[in-house]
Amino acid sequence: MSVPKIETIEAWKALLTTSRLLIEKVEDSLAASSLPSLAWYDTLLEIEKAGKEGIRPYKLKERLLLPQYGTSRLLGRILTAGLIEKHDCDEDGRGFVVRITSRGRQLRRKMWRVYANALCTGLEGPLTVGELKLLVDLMQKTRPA
Amino acid sequence: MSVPKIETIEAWKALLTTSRLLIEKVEDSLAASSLPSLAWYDTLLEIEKAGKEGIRPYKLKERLLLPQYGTSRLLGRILTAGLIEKHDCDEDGRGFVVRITSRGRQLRRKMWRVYANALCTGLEGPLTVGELKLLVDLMQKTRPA
DNA sequence: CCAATATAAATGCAACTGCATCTATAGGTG
DNA sequence: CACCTATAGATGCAGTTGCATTTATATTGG
Repeated sequence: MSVPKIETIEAWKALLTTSRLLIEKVEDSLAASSLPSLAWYDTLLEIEKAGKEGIRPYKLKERLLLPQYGTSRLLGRILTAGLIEKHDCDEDGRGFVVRITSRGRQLRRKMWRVYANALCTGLEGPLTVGELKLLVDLMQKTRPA
Repeated sequence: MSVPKIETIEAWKALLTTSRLLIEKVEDSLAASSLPSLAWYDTLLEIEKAGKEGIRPYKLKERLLLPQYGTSRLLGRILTAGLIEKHDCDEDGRGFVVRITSRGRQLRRKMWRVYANALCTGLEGPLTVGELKLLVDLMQKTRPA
């Protein structure tokens, strides 16, 4: 069918490799501090941002780009760890709402210190502000439906 | 410790999200044609590039950025599928060499058609050649050790 | 040559993921 | 209301991954 240009292939390889290496770097930093993974961080952050109201799992899965069952089980683990709480939902008897606990907030903050540090050395170090903006622009142009 | 600039955080989010979505898109295309995953493709390609000599698993794991046990098991599965062959290594009794079979070559080519197509719509479509080059440049600057 | 250490690869076990399905409630439509 | 379909969430099972360890061979230093 289609034959990609050499530039396309190079861009794809570069994107794949660098994003994987960066993610690994961040995950390694977290693990080195005996902290949970990026997935937990993202989840805690979204839930924290939802505030007192909490957030429904089906909303969460859209924001986190996770499959439904993945979200269900991830929330289960985070719940077991005491970082969030589940509350029955008044408007919808099928579902519920999750809220962050103070332990959750605390852990998220702790993770952020490590995470932020990794981002500084991994992204902010090698790139200028202009390049960072350029990257955002390219990524947004590329984002599929 | 360090406080990332807003641009850093945005760039990180954009990079994470877009790369995930693109990978998903490619994986979905492959799955929709009942073909194996990207990991298999990359592995087959590396092994095919190694040619008649074949390649040692420990080399492969470096190129594929996979952990040792992951490589070991992935090769096991690909072997079972008859896409590669294992040959004892003369110079090193601990290890062996893998070579692609003709079925392997055939499957890789088939996968490439689908893969290439996804790259064309996913990357080449939204970006110009100049932007693709820019992306390579940014990714290379960013690549961690 | 031997002992100590390093490297290649495999594997047992527990945790995690994907797929398909299941349960329960919600929201229509006649 | 009775029925049909759609959506929220959970879960059984098989396959995969991660971690730690094991096995086997290679390499180095005495």
